[in-house]
Amino acid sequence: MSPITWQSVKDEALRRIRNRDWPPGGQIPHEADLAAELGCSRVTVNRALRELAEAGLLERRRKAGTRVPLNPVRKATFEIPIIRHDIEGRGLTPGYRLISQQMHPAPGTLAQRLHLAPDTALLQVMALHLANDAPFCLEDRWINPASVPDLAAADFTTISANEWLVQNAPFSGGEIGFSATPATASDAAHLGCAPNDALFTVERITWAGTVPITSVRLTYAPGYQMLTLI
Amino acid sequence: MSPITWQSVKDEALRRIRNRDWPPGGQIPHEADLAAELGCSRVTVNRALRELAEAGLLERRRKAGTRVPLNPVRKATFEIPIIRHDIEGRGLTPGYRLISQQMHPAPGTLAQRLHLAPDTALLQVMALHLANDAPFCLEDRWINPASVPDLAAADFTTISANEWLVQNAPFSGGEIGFSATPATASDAAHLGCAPNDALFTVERITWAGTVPITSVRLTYAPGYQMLTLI
DNA sequence: TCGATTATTATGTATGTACATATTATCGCT
DNA sequence: AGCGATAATATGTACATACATAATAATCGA
Repeated sequence: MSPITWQSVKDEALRRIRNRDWPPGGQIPHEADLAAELGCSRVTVNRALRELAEAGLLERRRKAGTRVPLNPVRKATFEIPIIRHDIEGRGLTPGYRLISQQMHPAPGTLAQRLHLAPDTALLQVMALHLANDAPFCLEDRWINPASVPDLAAADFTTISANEWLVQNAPFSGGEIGFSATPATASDAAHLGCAPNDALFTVERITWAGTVPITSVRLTYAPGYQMLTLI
Repeated sequence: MSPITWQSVKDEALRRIRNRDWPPGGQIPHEADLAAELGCSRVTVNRALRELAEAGLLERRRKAGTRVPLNPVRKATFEIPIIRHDIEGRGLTPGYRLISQQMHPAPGTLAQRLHLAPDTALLQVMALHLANDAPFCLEDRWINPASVPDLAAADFTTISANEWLVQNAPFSGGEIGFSATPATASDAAHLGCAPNDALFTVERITWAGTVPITSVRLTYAPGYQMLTLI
């Protein structure tokens, strides 16, 4: 009966870090010693310390050992929900309205950001997400048809591009930018707010390998907050 | 010589998901079968699938097995940088100015959010972070002295509370909220922008176990974007 | 037929071992 | 002293094995 689990090792290590038994900037005992001290195998210690390193609480380098960083850069995870589920999670009733859908040559800056030839034909989809019949989020999206063979079969009057892509085009990587932007006249008209209102904005580009899938700009109605537990 | 690593198993699994060899909603072979098929041990498969599950690309339940979710909720990680490092990372020269520092009884709503008795004495610190001498971020913070014994020794004219706490009060958990807020008169005065300008705002509460450490509101000058790779 | 107990099964974790890999430290030569 | 080759070392990963755990399926009694 050995109740020593990698979780308990992780907790104990956390305690020592917070307690400064392992002072900031200092080296900590290496895995073999810790394993012997705690009475478990080195693999168990490895798993615990690896997770702490992934969270930014430790720094590990081969041969150099493990140390407590002076300025830990903590990592946190957040979820990228389907907008409809985000709305439901807030106890509201989701709604959806397609605004426009049209093939366009990619504007120059967009083509560049997507590493596509200028004027590559992309599908632009604009739609409004509603919560309890009130505007919730404006979705302005460009989709690369080359990355999604079934795109023609999608009916964006029924399902949002957001949700359809989650189901049909899993991405392997990308980038997300969060910012606050003043409402444009168009934003204001669609979201039912005043021009220049402060709007929470998410810009996201996703890739399948080296092929760009989509670039989207989500503009949320005033008052939106993105919450994350750490 | 077995070039089969958990990374390669993970990549292969990713390929099968994207390729729909493992269709959405469907069960995938269990670990033992995959291990046999790929010619590696079950532990290696376990590590690969576990990571994919942590990223939201698979769902695993004991006995029920592993399946590809119809609506994957992708997880992404972001870093919580020291503001000074955030500024430096943008190629700018950081600056710092303490605005005020004073003990206050906790306002009611704050005391409630921190699970503290009303009127508990907290230290409020307000400061401005500068980038190339221009206002960058307004830091409005409340610190629970009970959680940080050395608080009296901190000199917030020299070092920001942000940075001091990172070095002196590692947190175990908390919550972060991102939003867009219109600049108040005070925001505008400190950040050198117009009232009602759209400001990117981060609200963060951190805990050491069950003891609240700090509650902070970071208000960024117009144009700020928080970037994350996924 | 229902409900509680028991078996089955897939994932979760722990161990001992072995070897790989990235760094650092050391040695030896000039 | 300087430099390049070599040894030493801590972490990283893989494997076979064993048992734990959770959830489902099967069984059996009333």
